[in-house]
Amino acid sequence: MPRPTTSKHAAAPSVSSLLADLNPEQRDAVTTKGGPLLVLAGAGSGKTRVITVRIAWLMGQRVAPRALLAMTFTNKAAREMKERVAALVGGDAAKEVTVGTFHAFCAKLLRLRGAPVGVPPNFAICDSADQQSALKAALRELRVAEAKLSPGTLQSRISLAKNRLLSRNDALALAKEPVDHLVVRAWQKYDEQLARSRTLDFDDLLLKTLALLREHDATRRELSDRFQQVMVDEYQDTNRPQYEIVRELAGRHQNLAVVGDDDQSIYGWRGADVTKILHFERDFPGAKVVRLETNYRSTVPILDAANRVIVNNPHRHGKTLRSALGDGDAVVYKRVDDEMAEAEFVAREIADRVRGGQASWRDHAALVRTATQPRALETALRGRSIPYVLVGGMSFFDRKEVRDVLAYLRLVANPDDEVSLLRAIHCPPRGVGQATLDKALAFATSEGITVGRAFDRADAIAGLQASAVHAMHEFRAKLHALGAQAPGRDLATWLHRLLKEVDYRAEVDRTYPDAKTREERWQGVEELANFAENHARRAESPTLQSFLEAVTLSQDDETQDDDEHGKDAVTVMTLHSAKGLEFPRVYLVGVEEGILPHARAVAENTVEEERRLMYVGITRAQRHLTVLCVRSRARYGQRGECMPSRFMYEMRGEAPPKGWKACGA
DNA sequence: GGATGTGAAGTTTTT
DNA sequence: CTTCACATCC
Repeated sequence: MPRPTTSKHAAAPSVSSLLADLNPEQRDAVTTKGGPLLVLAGAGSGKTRVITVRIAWLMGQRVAPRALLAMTFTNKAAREMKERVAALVGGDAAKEVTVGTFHAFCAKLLRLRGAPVGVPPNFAICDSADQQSALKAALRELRVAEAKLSPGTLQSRISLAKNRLLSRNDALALAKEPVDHLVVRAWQKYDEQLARSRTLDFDDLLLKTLALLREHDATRRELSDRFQQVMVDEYQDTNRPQYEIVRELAGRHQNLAVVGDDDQSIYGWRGADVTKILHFERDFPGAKVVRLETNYRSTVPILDAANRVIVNNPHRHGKTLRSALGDGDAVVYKRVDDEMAEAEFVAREIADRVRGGQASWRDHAALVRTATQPRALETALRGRSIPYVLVGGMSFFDRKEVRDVLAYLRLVANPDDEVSLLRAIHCPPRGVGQATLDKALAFATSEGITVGRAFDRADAIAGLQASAVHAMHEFRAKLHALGAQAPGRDLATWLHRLLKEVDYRAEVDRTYPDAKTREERWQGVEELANFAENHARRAESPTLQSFLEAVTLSQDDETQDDDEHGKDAVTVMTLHSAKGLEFPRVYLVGVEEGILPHARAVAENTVEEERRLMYVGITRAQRHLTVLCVRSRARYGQRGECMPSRFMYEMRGEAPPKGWKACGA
C-alpha cells in the first residue's frame, strides 16, 4: 500500500503536527487511504485518537466532509467523536461529516427514504421494554402461559433470529420443538401489532435499512457514491445486519476502515459477532491490517497480567500490549473469607489511600461481574461514608413515571401506538379496566382496526358500560386535542399542559403513599420536562417526534453523565459497563469460578468471552490493580465454597494447585 | 379496579 | 434470601 507523501494539498498545519505526534503504527492507520483497512486497536492504544485524526487527515487530502461516514455503537462514542473532530477541523466542516450510531443513521435514512420497503415516514421506534409489552400481549392473545415461554426468552429468540437475517418463514422451517413453533407464531402476532402501530423495533431499523439498500438501487447507488470513506468503530461488536449494511455502503469505493479489538468482544450474548472482525481479511480481500499494540494507559505489571490471561484464548488475532509507561506496582492478589470481608477490604483500602493523600475518590473503581455483587460493596462504602456512584442498574428512562409520561407522548405522536395506549389508559386509572380493554382488543382484531380506533367506536362494542364508553371517548378526545397543538420550541410548556390534562399527578400520588418518594417520583417527571426543554432549545427543528426519537435512541442520558463525571466518588460497576473507561486504581472483585467465569457461561461453553471480560477488567487499571476472591459466598440464600477463578492463575502464570476444582468440573 | 398474598427464579445491556 | 410477576380475593 503506497504511503501518501506530502503534496501541495498538504494537510492543515494542525493536522500535520498531529501526525507527528502519532507513533508509526497509528500514523499508518491514519494515512492508509485506499481499500479495506483493519485496525486492531489494543486496549489503551489511542483508538479514538486514530479515528478522529484520520478524519481530519482525509479532509486535508481533499476528501469532502460530506463524503465521510463514521459509525459507532453508542451515542457517547458518537458524541465524543463529533466533538473531537470539531476540535481538529472546526465546527463548520465537522458538521458535514456523518457521525452517528448505526441505529440513528438507519432511523434517519428510513424517515426520508423508507417508503420502498414499506416504512411510513412518521414511524415510531419502540425500545426493548415496549417490545416486551407487545410480546406479552402476543402471548396472551395466543393463550400461551408465560411459564411455557417467557417474554424475555421470546424477545431474545426473535432478536437473535433477526440478527441472523432469518425471516419468520426461515425460522418456521428451522423449528424443531413445539416451543419453536410457538416462538414463530408469537413473532407473527408481534409483527402484526408493530405494523398496525407503525412502529419499528431496534432490530427492524437495521433490517429495513438493509432491505432498502439491497432492493432499492437508486438509494444504494446514491449513498455508496457519496460515502467515499467509511469508518466503523468497535468493529468487534458488529452484528450481521450491521455488517451487511456497511458492506452495501462501502460497496462502491471499498474504502472501509474498521477499528476494533477482538479481545474486547464481550457482547456475543446479544448478537455481536466476533467472527466479523476475525474474518475481515477473508470478507474484504486485499485488506491491510495495522496493529496498535503500544498501550498508553497501564504499567508493565498490569499489561503482563492482561497478556498472560488473553493468550489462553485460541481464536484471536494475536496481539501483545506493550506499556509506554514503564514499570509500576505489582498486581495484588487477595483471598478473603466472604463477600463482606471483600467489600470491607476494598472500602478500607480506598479510605486509606484517600486519607493518605495519594488519591481522590474518583481515582477508584470496583468492577464486578454480576448485578448482585455491588450490594455488599455499597454497604461497606456507606459504612465508611465513602461517596460512590453505582453505574448501571435502573436507567432514568426505565423509571415508571418516565415511562408513563413517554407513553402519553408517544400516543399523542402516534394514536395507533397500542403498547402506549394500553399503558397510559391505567395511569391514572380512568374507568377503563382490563375487561373493557379485552373487549376493545377483540373488537379491534375482528374489525381489522387499531385499539385506538376501537376506542372511537366504543358505542359499537357489545357489552360495555356507558361509563366506560364515555371514558374511552374522552381519553381519545383529550389526546387528539393535545396533538392538535403540535409542540415545537414550546415542548416543555406543552408537556406540562399534557400532565395537567391527563392528571398525571394523581397517578404519582396514588402509586406512592409515602410523601418523600412521591416527591422524588415527581422529580423524575420534572427531569423529563427539563430534558424536553433542552432538546427544544438545541435541536434544529424540534418536534414531538424528534424528541421521542432522541429519547428512544439515547438511553444513556446526560443527567447521569453529569453526575458521574462531576462528582468526586468511587465508581462501582459491572465489567460490561467499564469497557472504554480507565481508572488509576482498580479492584476486580469476586474473581471466582462460577462468578468470573460465570457458571452459566461455563455451561454454555462461552468461557472465551468470560476471559475477554477479565481482560477488559484488567486493562481498565492505569497504575494499581487488586484482584480479589472469596472462600465462601452466599448465593440464592445459601452459602457455598468458592474456588479462585482459573483467570487468577492464568494472570500470574501459575498452574492451579492440587485440590483446585474448575466450575462445572 | 385495586390491594394483598403466593410462587418461581435468579449474567452481562445498548440501541 | 430477595425480588418481581401473577393470581386471587375484596
